[in-house]
Amino acid sequence: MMPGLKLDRIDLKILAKLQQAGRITNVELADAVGLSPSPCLTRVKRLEQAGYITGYGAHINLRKLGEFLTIFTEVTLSEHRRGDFSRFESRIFKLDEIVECHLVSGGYDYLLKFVTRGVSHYQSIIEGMLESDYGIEKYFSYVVIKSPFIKHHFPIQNLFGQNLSGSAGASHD
Amino acid sequence: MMPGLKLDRIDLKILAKLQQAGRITNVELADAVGLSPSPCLTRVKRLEQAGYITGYGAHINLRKLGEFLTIFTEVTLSEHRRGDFSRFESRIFKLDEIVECHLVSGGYDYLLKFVTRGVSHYQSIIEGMLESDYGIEKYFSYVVIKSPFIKHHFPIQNLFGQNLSGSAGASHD
DNA sequence: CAAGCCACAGCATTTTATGCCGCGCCTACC
DNA sequence: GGTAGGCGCGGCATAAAATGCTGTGGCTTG
Repeated sequence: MMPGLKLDRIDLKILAKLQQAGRITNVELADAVGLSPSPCLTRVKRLEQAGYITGYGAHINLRKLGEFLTIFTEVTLSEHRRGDFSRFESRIFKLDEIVECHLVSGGYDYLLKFVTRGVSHYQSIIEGMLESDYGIEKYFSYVVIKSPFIKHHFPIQNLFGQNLSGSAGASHD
Repeated sequence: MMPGLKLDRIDLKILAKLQQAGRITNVELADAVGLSPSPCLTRVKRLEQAGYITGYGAHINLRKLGEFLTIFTEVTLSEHRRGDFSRFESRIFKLDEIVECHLVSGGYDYLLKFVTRGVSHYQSIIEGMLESDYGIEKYFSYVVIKSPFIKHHFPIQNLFGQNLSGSAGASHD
């Protein structure tokens, strides 16, 4: 089990702030959460170390880089033995155009998110997957016409129901 | 139409690097892309200004913050007039737990991504949406069992098919 | 009630950000 | 073909930030 690390109200404020302003300076962050820079930086380092913060990234406006096509694909595997899942997962992980993979309950097994240069690009990837042995029984594609919004930051605070007084123990990795 | 801004090989390297290391220092970034700090910072500012970079964020490990439930929901609207869509979009945008909204072609209208504290939390949100007049005809939920991977950074380079020699004009916002 | 521990603020040093300047290259106009 | 202008670069100087150290106050524990 991991260190566990007790998160107080300030830690959550730090996480919330960094989530929506990842490049904020430590000085500003410290001011925003009501600490001086030193202990603030210490907390950030600890949060990174403990795995609460897994990385930082810039949000790139894909549309300005050219025409891209986002597609959600439902996938059903032909076999459901132990190993079929992990084999499928590790293989599609190598495909750069598949940016998300979710195992879901419901009518199919996986929901995949593709970002491609267009339908023909997508088509060639899918064909490659079908020709090789990914174990796909059937699939269905939903082409994204537009994405009205994608929130890169959900409100951590709200998800705790305003209950930011106590501490939140951690667990499972 | 926007400035347009011509992106060269170096700009794309900057975008790629910032996408996967958003908190990198300008000195390190400059070194990574083969520039000195001054022109590198100038380029970053310009990319931000021109909207290629829309923001920065930390990636938070939700699982360590407690039990959260991710759910993908297919939604079909009961009416498809002009205005029904935008009204739906602007209303669900206000719901913190809905973190993504995609208009898709295929069997239904919208694919939504929820992040909730659990099924009952999800249930209460859905009920609220049905009671108020969101214009939902029917919906179907896919509960995420696990997410084998979510790539916060797709390879910009690859999506251009290695063709990073020339320049890429921009367009539509 | 006293001793130890923890987290904080303040300070000093190193590193980074950022504006300014001069140089070389590429272009366009003469 | 030569020259003037503009653009983008590297280097430098100054301001700001990161980061490690130290002392202090509050809280816990014996």
